[in-house]
Amino acid sequence: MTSRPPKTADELREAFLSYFEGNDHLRMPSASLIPAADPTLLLTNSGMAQFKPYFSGEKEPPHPRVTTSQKCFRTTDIEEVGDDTHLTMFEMLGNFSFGNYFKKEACAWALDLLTNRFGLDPERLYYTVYTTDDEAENIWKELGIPADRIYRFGDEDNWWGPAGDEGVCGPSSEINYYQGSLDEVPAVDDPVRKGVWGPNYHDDFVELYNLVFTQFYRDLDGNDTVLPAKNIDTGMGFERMLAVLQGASNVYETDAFRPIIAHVERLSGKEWGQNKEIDRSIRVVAEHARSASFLIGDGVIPGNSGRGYVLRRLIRRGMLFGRELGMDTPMLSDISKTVSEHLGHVYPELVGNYEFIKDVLEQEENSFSRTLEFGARVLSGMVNYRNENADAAEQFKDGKKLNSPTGDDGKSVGTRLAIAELERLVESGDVRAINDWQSRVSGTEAFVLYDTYGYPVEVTEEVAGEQDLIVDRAGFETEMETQRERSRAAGGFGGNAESNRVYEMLGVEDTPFTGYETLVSETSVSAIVKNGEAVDSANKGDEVEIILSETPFYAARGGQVGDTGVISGDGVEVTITDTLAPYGHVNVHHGTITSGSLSKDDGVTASVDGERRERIRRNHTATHLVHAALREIVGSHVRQAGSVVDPDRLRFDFTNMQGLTRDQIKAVQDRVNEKIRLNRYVEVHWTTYGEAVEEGALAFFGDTYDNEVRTIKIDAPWSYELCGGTHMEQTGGIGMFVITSETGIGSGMRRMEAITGVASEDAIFERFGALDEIALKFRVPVADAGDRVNSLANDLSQARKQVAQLEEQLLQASVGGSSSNSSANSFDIEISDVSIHVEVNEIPASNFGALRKTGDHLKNQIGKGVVVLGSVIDGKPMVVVMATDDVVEAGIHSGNIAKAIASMMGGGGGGNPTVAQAGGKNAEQLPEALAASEGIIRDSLSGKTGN
RNA sequence: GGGGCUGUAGCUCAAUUGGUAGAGCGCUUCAAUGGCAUUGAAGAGGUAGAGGGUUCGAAUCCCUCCAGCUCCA
Repeated sequence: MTSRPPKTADELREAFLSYFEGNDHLRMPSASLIPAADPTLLLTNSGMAQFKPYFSGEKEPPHPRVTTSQKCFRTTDIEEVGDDTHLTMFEMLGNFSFGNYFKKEACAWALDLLTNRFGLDPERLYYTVYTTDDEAENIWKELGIPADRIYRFGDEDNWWGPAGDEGVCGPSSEINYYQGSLDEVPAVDDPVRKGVWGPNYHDDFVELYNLVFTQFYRDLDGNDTVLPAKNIDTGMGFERMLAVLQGASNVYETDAFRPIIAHVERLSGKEWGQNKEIDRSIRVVAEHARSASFLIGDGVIPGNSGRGYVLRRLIRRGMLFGRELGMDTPMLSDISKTVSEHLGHVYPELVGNYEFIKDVLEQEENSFSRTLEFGARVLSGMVNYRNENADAAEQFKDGKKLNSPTGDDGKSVGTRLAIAELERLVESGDVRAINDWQSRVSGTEAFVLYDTYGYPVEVTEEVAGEQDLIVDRAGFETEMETQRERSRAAGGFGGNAESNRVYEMLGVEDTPFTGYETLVSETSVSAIVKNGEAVDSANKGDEVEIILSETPFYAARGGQVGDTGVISGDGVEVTITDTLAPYGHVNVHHGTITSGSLSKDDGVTASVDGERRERIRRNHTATHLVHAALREIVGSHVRQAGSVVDPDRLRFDFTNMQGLTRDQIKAVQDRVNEKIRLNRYVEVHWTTYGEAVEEGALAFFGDTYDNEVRTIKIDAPWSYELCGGTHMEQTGGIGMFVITSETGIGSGMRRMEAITGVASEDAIFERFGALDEIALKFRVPVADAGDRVNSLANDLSQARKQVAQLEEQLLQASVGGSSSNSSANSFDIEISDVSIHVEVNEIPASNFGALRKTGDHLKNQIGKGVVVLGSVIDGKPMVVVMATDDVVEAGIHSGNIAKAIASMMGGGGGGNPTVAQAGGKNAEQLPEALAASEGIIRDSLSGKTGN
């Protein structure tokens, strides 16, 4: 064992962990950045996050003393990244005690580690304790720390927890490192030590090691009671410590970052350390590439909510700073290689999922490039309109309508936005703003660019600046703030507390579940809830929620739907339609009393619908096989993102960038069926969460797990998952497994649906039947049915075309010039030496297209004049009016004629001067309306020529 | 969870704002010419994301749902 102080990142990590290992701590691996079993937490943000259940006593820890190096993520600091201290992703070294050692040991080891092992100068260490924590201060003094090195702080700095309204909490003591010159340390009695110089006051101090003494439990009323088992929770910022050990001024100068920085330098051609602005950009690119790689390595995919959104912001911010360095091609994906090589030996997921990390980054970078491109076009639309229409404001004021383009291309969108903005300004009458319009992109415009099209305001400023336009940044921020308030008002996480209040008030305990072993239980009624209120009894016809003292009914959880069945007793029967667990592990049976009445404490028999349960079991076990097969065939980055298991089918959502190929789908189906044929035992075990995960069991993030977890193994380690659901005893019972669909449900998310057992047997029988029926109908072998259907469809569409053509020909012939076989009315109207020929006719067209085409034909035939054709189509009168160009010049307006004709049929009509149409409600009125058209046309003309 | 934008041919996008859907590229066939390819002609391809409503008539107006993009929590 080396006693030389650690210098490199690897040495530091190892030195810390082995130091505590030497003091009987169990070294545990870092938990995923996606917090398992903690839906309140977006991302793992501290070393103790994975140990919360141990601190609260909910779970039994594998060892009372534990030490870890934990990857952590803090979303609040994203915008700060690039300065000397803030990182989004960092490693946290920690030692933990679960009701074992306490303050004394924690402080002693901390001091020993920092001074003796890490070789820090004791003269540079300063200590803080909670304002009332005499115990901690005395411990430090006993360890030889002079009183003037110990500072006291309040809740803000030296008190931790509880995480929510209640929970474990306690004071902390922090060890700070003084980075200034030892010659400049003020005298012990110097007043600057009160509030100016010292830890938390002055920039020369950096917090290295935080020791939290969780010794209280705070209840909802704010009272602290001393915990029977006091805990220690510590955290040492890895990168920060490293900087101190290496005498670096900031984390980017340490070997935790240097290789990544070098990669950025290589890609951008910019040199580190030459220019402050450039350094900042290099830092951001390096930091974000690193943290994004970690997030993706743990299965996060860019999205527009939750952790996916955090990742997206990270990637986009990284790209923006990359642009500052002159890089406009995907670079984060490239840098991820260095991250993987550099940190893969500590965090193997960076190596195992490297291809996936790279793909995800590349895709997101390309996607953001497209967003930027479109945004740039919108902005150029805004700017160009200003440049090309200097007089737009004057024109609009004069009542001229500004010509806004339609179309969804970026430039048209931008032009429209610019015009809308100008109109708003003119209407508001703000003279100064109108004058500024030409040289200023408004806050609203910048906000729309950002909010709707994802174009960052910084880029807007930069691009607009090149054209000598400024951006109203204050206006932009105002818009952002109102948007934030709106979102906040709509409420964030969680929030089903109210509806669960009734169960909480009942004070019922978790319902023991007998459903793994049996489908029928003799039990008793512990509570009845009707219309959201607890009642003592309920009668026939009542819809009730029933809680039993124990139950074989599985409550919906982890994707598996709740059981249905019957609860019966002395003269009473309740049909149960669903079982839910809205509060802890209290199984609530939802149902209707079909006979008799039910009272609290009644003895009852609870019987699950066994056939349905059997179907659910098949699908659930098959779901595990699908998961394992997907990971085997598609890749280990495949992660369950949700699932539904009901009697009819199973649905499995998983992370994957591309759709599966037909071959892959076939391979998954084959693999699952193979495991079914092999008739493997489904092994069920109870163990602790930590142990199971350590052994490689897959946990579904977002679900909560208890101290004791149930594991399901099939051909382990091929399939090994944590799962509380009901399963087959052997895979053979699943029967035939058939994948029915595989579709995308969002970027990076796929959904597979499949059926098993009876459902697939039924489906196959149905498919065969349907095919047989088709084949029989066409008198061909089943194999030829597809071709036969194709050719029939072709024939049919051709025949339809022919029919349409024939109809047109017939109609055209019927209106043919001299033929007098129809109700044609052909005449000339002469008004002031103009003669206009008019053809009015009713024809038997079957659809509107035929009527129009016939009109076109007749119009061409007469060469000059007006055509009015009517027809009853689907029981309604329809009329087309068409005029040749020359008569339009003479004053004919088809639209007006159509309107007038329509008014005689109780309908409406309209169109342009050359072509118009009219429709009505009563077919009988058509001849009348057509007959009136002569007068209508005459009137319309005399009106024109009259003036 | 809340807001904004979008959904038209295989792709990129139009349509005098309510009058019955078109262009370019791509595709098929034919012809000419020839390194990769080019030119000409003809043709196929649309339940307008889905479903309701208003109207004589809806791609267009209203409502619901779905999907994509985007911002916020």
